[in-house]
Amino acid sequence: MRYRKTDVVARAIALLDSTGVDQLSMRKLAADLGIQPSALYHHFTNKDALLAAIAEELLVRGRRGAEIVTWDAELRLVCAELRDAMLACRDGAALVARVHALGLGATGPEQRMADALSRAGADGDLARVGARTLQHFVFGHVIDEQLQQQGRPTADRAYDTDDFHVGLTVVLAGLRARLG
Amino acid sequence: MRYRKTDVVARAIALLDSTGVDQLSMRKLAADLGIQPSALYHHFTNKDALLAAIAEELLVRGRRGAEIVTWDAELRLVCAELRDAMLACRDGAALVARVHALGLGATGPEQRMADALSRAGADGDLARVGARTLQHFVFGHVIDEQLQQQGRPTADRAYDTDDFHVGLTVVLAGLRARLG
DNA sequence: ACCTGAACACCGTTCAAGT
DNA sequence: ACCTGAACACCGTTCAAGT
Repeated sequence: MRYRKTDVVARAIALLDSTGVDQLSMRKLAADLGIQPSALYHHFTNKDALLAAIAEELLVRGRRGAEIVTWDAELRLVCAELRDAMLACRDGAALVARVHALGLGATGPEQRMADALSRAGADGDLARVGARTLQHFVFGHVIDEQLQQQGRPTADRAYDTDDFHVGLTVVLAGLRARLG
Repeated sequence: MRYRKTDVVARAIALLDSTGVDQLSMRKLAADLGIQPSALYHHFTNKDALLAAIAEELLVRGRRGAEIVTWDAELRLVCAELRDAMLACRDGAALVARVHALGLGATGPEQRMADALSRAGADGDLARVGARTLQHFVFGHVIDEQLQQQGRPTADRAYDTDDFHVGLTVVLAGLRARLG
């Protein structure tokens, strides 16, 4: 059985999503694929490169198009998309945040938010800091959610979603005050 | 040489702070203390318990009293204190966020912020979600900062501080709109 | 109370070698 | 191009035993 990069990434996401695995390891992924751990280094130079590919795939899978009329509706959509994409697999938020911070990818959402703010009339500084602030809130929120449900799996998902949207509304209100 | 819990925690923080160590491990900490790894399990039931003690100590060290006049100045102070406390050692933000999410401690800052919002006239829901939103922003921001400077240590610390305060101002403006 | 010594079940990564 | 096999330098944790 021979694999391509995309197969390996897809299997890694499935493995992370399954409840049986608490953390992604090169060795467990290799075992799941039925190959030796060292074989993974033919496809990816190291684990960070694999994580970067996983993060990008999560974001691609999470994309859902929509007709957007207002800037705040667009920002809300990007943030909700980002959250859902990261919730799709265990520790997805920590994974995407890490890849983004290390400069290995996952730059799409921040870029889209900065663009939306620019179109809404924000200058370069406000567009940049606004997009970063929203993304930091989303990362912080979803990292918290996923760590919490790792601690005790009986967490209330609906409560988290509501809390997320209320918090998002607060940040958007702050941006509205700046834009006006 | 015999140790008490506080000695072990202090040495762990010093080890995390030093540039030589990329990640805290029970084995490296034991080696640094000149004892066997297994000896650490006399002081702490597991690594999470050690991390919880470290997180609490970081927050205690970061406390700085001040005369507060307005609710937003108080929230700003708590957030700045929290950030500085986490910046005091490598991966401090990820550490504190983890301890908090797992319910092992580090509950002080959120509580103080919720209290400040209550005194400002917020109802229970707004005080709770406002404190959580601020903390998620702070966690997200500082986790990002520390991962970034782990990637390339030539990061600009002054820029991060400025970006943090501008983002904080945005969130506070959103809360002001809700309180008014 | 505090620690040793040995073990168990894991990691990421490298590298020569096979097909 | 894709993989094996073996090795290196690590992890957290347990447990019987020492002082």
